[in-house]
Amino acid sequence: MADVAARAGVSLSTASLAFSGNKPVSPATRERVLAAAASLGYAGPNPLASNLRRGRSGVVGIAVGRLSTAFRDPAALPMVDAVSDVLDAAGFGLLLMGDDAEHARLPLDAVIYDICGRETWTSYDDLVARDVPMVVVEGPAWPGTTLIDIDHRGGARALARHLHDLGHRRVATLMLEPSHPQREREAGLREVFPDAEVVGSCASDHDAAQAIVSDYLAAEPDVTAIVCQSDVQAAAVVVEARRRGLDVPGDLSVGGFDGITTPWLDLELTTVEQPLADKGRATAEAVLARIAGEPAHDVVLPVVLRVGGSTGPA
Amino acid sequence: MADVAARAGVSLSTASLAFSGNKPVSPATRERVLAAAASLGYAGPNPLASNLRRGRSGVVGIAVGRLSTAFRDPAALPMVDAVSDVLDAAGFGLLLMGDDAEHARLPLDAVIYDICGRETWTSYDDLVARDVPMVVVEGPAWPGTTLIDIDHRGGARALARHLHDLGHRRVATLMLEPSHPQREREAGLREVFPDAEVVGSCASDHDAAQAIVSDYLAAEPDVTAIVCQSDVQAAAVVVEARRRGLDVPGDLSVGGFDGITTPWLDLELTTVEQPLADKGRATAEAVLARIAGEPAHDVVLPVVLRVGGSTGPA
DNA sequence: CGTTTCGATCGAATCGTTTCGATGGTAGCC
DNA sequence: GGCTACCATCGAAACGATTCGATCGAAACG
Repeated sequence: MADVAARAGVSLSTASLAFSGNKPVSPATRERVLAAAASLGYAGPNPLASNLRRGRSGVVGIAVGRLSTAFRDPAALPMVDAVSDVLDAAGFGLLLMGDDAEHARLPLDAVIYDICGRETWTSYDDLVARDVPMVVVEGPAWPGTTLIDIDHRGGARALARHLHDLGHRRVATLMLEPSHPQREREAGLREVFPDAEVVGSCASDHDAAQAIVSDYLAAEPDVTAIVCQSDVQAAAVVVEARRRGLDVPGDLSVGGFDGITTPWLDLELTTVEQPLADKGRATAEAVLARIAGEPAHDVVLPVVLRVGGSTGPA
Repeated sequence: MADVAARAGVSLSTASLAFSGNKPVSPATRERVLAAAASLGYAGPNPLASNLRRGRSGVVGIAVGRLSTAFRDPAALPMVDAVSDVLDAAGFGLLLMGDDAEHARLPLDAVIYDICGRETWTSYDDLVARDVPMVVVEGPAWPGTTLIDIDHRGGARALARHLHDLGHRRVATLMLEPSHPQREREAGLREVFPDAEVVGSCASDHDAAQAIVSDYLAAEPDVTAIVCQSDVQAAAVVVEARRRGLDVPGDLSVGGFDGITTPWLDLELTTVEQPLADKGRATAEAVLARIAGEPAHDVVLPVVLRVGGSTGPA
């Protein structure tokens, strides 16, 4: 940049201003600097130096766990997409923190924890020590972190009431692995069905859900409805129930969660729709606020019950 | 770090060595430095400063397009997963470059282009000017980039031969959007079926594929097999064919590409299996080599035909 | 016992910007 | 015409580490 400044006949500081636009520079001067840069093949300020001086890298980490686990369920995508959109617009990039490992040497301006279900983070202490802002999606929130959540409990309760209204009395639930949101949802369900049976628990994965529910249905339980924790799980249950000759919703009602589309099913699931994109946007905005040093308040987003064709009278 | 050094009674340079481990430091001294750091709440070298001095950020960009597009097809995941694994192990992180936009200010040590199908990159010139190594997955390669590819043409040819062996003579193909790999695959198909009809083209998306093939089948074409460019497309074709009362593979054979599992189908697709994880590993290794300043050679990985239950005699 | 060797430690230079406060000149005002 | 404001520009001081070459002791050697 010194060379560019020299060639343009200005000082180093003026050249810097011409690139960053942080202070007014006369248009003529700016032109001259940019021309000099072009003729010297200078591609603009070195990001590494710029980062050091400004104390900011423009990189935000997002811990999602293993990709093929995190994104196996399509419901995860719109959320991260929204995060990415908002951050991009603000000039930040999103760095995947596969696991929660040693990313201590990477220049992170903030970290998003979107490991739904994980409750301990190896990197927490380190990030606190480095004063890196943290935003947690679907908590539990730790001290110093900002929490973005949805109304798990209310959603679960609404779906349970819907089933109760349809006359169901014996209801079972296929759970996710133990986690904060899962416990909230179970609580919501048990407000309506205190004695709901547990089918089992597994990740939001078609194969796993199908295997578990297959064993369960084989035992001929006398439940009339199964509440799942994701639409992927619910779709698997529908497929398996049919495979066993059960009619959905005639013989068995199935409820989901998330509100994504399941094009390979010929019915629309009854599900608790969560605002995935809003969740992502809220997360990104919290990140930006915290990076800017502003306070960020926790958020709990509402969910709505969307009644489809997978539930019917008991 | 100066404070830590002072408290430990060593020089700044020794303290740095104690943290980085680049040069031998006596164990006693290291202990003392780390203890001083702990007691002062110093979390280790500031990444931003470290980056500037070493001329490296530890961040590798990966351009995949919009997430919900890029990862809608599960076949994309194992590849990125493998990239992430290898880079993680080498201390690098993966930054998602949603689109191919202005990431000029971000500190990138290298960039991976995995936008299957995209042929122009806004950032190419800029990255060349900054001397950032680029690795392109499934081409076309531009000057200065390293190419990691699979044998699209051979795979397509193998599947076509398989159908020809089964007696099929009238074959149609559902294509991806125009792109380098798509052209290669079409060439492979036409080596066997020069007159293959085109069903249409769309992204690797269940809904889109189903809609297109639905129109096509409605016209009652007298083809006996449809070759798809991904297993997601193929699954959609199977679903739609059945919806229309066709038996697969009795009335219609369907071929896929990728070799992923489709648990919601009750048959295994006949498909061209590509080594997704190997592709990711090769990509990451090329990246690391180029970052280290070593030459990286282009790679073309083999594919294998995997015969399943979606193809049968004409 | 003198000399060589080697490992641990240190000082100082450097990485390439951004930004603060100061300076100089010009325009507007009375 | 003199005075104040203001804008564009500049010089110099950070930002916080890493690393090269030099120095200093002590161990090893003959």
